Amino acid sequence: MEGFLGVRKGSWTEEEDNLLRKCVQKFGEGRWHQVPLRAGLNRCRKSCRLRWLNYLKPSIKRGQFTADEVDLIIRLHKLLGNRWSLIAGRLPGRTANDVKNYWNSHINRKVVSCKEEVKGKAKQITKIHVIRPRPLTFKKNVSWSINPSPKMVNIDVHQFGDNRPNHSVPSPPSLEDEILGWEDLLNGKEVEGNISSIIVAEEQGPMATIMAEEYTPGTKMGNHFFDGTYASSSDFPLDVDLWNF
DNA sequence: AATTTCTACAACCGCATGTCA
DNA sequence: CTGACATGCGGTTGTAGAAAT
Repeated sequence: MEGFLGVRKGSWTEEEDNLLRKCVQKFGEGRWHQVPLRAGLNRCRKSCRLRWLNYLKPSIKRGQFTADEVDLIIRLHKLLGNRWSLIAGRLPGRTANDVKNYWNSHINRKVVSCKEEVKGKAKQITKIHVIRPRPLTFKKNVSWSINPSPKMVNIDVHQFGDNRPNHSVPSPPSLEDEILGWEDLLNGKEVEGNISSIIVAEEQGPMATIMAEEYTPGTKMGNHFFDGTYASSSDFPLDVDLWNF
């Protein structure tokens, strides 16, 4: 299996793995453009990097995800959306690819089936109006976007009539706003409108809770809107107690 | 036993971002 | 400031093995 210019593609052989392992052990991680040459591999740098990061790296934990890990993934996904590398960063030994694959093949499927269940049940009980916050992304030239703290945008909850936060003019969050937002989050506070859906969903297990809240990257906390966007992993507040999220 | 369908996961691809000359 | 290059990320595809028919 050889691609353009004779670069090998497809599954890695034991021999290739050994060459790559030895190369990284000798020269260290990084400088991936030099790895194929140094290791004597007929692979592209991307392929080498991916193989190391997702498979060969000694710190990688293999095997089934534990219940705790799954729970954490669900919570982090609720908070961050499809930011797999950030999520994986909170799960020692797990790679972004692992988490993404697990999400797509396990959790996402359950979510979809649960969603249908909840839909059916909701019809019998009462119509639930779920407010769906939307993720916000701001242009790089918005001055306060360089602030390394989580981005919060004040939202007038009364303007949620059309289910869309009015955020046409993003304003920089004050420190107090940010603190309040996180406190709300940690205290499990939800704005009215979401509460009913959560109560109904709670009766159907944690997965249903997730379902009722809808999987959107944006999460509203109190009267704050958290857009789930961080510039890098270092922007993610590590001291957040996700277990209370 | 043979074939088809499903599942899990490895790998690829394209794009965004960062770095440096 | 800008362009070239390296790196990293997320979405998607490919494929081997398991399960179902």
